[in-house]
Amino acid sequence: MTTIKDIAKVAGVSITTVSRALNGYSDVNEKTRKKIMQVAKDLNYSPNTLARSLVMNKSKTIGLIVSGMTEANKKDNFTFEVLSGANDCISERDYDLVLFSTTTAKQREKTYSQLCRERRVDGAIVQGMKIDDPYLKEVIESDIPCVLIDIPIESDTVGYVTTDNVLGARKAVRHLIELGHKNIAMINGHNQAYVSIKRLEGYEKSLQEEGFPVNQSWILDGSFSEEKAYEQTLVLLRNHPEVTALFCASDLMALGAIKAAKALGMDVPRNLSVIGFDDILLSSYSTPQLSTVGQNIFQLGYQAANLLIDMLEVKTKSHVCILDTELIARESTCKAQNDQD
Amino acid sequence: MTTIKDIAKVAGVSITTVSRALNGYSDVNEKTRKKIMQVAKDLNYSPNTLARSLVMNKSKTIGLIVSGMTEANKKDNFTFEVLSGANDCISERDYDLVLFSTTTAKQREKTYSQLCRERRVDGAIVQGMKIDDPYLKEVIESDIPCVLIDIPIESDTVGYVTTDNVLGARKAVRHLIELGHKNIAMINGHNQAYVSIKRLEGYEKSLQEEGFPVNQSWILDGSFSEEKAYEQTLVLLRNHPEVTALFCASDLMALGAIKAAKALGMDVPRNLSVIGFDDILLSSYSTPQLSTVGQNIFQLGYQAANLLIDMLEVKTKSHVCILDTELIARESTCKAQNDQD
DNA sequence: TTGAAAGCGCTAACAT
DNA sequence: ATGTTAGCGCTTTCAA
Repeated sequence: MTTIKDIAKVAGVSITTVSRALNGYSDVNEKTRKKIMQVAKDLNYSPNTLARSLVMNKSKTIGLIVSGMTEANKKDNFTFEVLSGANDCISERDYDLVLFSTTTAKQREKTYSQLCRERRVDGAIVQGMKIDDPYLKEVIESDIPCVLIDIPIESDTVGYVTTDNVLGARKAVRHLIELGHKNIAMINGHNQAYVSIKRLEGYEKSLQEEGFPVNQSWILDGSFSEEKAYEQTLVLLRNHPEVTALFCASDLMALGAIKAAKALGMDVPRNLSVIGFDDILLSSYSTPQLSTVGQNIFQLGYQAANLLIDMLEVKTKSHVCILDTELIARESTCKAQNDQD
Repeated sequence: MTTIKDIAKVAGVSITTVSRALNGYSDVNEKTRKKIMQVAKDLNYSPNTLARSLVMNKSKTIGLIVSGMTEANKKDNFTFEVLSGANDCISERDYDLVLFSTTTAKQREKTYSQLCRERRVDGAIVQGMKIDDPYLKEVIESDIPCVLIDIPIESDTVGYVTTDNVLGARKAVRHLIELGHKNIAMINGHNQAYVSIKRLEGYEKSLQEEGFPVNQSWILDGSFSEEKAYEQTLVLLRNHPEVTALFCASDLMALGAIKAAKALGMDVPRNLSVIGFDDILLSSYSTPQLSTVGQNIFQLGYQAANLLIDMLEVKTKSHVCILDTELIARESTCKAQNDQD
């Protein structure tokens, strides 16, 4: 493997000059530069980033730390979208992406900062972590620049990217209200997720705004799981036949809810309007097609990377980025059937 | 950041001893080792893998080279499954995964071996490449150990992992034949993919085996695209009403084909049986649920990584791994309606 | 404009 | 069982 030493020898200059020429420094004679470039090409030279990183003390590498990659996550494609987005930005800005996937078990073996320091990543993006995750404390305590996805923690070295979940939830609920629904229930995700808390907040606010009471027995925990949502919806629909509309904190749960309604012989949307959150791929392929609040998960990843690299290169204004949502009305919601009229 | 030098100073030994102790060499006194371990812990030491890699001339890093990550690939989740599988194996075997996503444009800027050599990856997994891709030549010429996914090239340093596509296709066609179909058409992927060639081969073989003629006008190119398959199916169905069953080389194309049949007022499976290939997530959520030939894409990635690391660590027997498929009969195929009876 | 020399953190002969 | 020394490939003072 060719090194700058080899080039120096062939070109008849010192390694310093080669280094300077190759890195585009101005203080090198145009003629020698040409010569060096040519020799480098002839010798099929590739720089050794390991050596460079070692001496410069930065690796131009971003770690993407993903928690629980092997689980149900595949159904919503969330992780992959984030990864794609992050990867796009990272390669645009001439960094590399190394992937660390962790599990709760793994976190006991090796701490977050060990992970990052060993591989000498310049910074990290953290996705899929629950708010009670052991890594989270470390992230904050460590001095490694880090951007969290969907966890609102900010400090000198940590920022975050998330969607405006309160507003998103409000769009969903307002949509149902505009369709004439008054008895609107909610299937939420587990409460170790920040987004659950926010989506619930949006739900409650919207109802209060209209003077509708917030009925706690209409709010169930679907844990972001299709199956759990199925079961919970079954319970809900049996005990509360007055409910005509359902807001689910994720599309996957909405899909489960629709299955439950069907199992009870109900028609969606005629007997029950269902709206989800995310706009995953399945939503537009299911029957009926799912109405939902779309969030741009690719952008979540892209902006996370962008923010992080800004932080690394000290182009920093803010450490926070909030993305918008978009109401997508498809087939699973319709006007309330007004029996009283 | 703590280095072994710091540890040496505090522990009152030489850096060599520290290195040896930390790496579990036997020729170090148990007492000094204990001491060193303790100091390392106290100082919150993390080894610098950059430095280690530089001197050992291997990085314990695998490059995953993905082509065209931003495209339609999201719908079938193929890339993500491969990535998950590879990542699982790689972290089990104590390597790290760095992701390179390339496009045809990017390949002009930086060659495959440049990419690998710069980052000093020990080996590479290549996914999503077409058989006329410029990288492919480089992969073969380069001496960097490499495993290809779905491209059957083998040499001293390159191996491959793929599914038994001929047999898979035969399972699909045989399934249709067993249901009594005689006029079985095929929507294939583009022919820059090895898998297309193999699936076509399986299709033709199965027909010939039964003494059915292979009708070239029943074989169309859907380019692995849902939309293209939609269009092609429209053409096929209009021109060849005698066709009662359709084998698609991917589920996504099968979904497009079903849409086309519906658009022509046909019922699937009553008027047309459709079977796909892959068993993507959408297949079990669509209406009707798609019959298909399932391949284990996660395993494709996992085995690729496994094979590569075997090659790196010279535990090599073979450089090839062929995975099996599984027929999954769901709702989109049924018995042929025998008008003649 | 160029070169000599030091050093990034680590491993690995080769002594002792 | 431990230490001395050299060197991996590169960047960066400092001098010339």
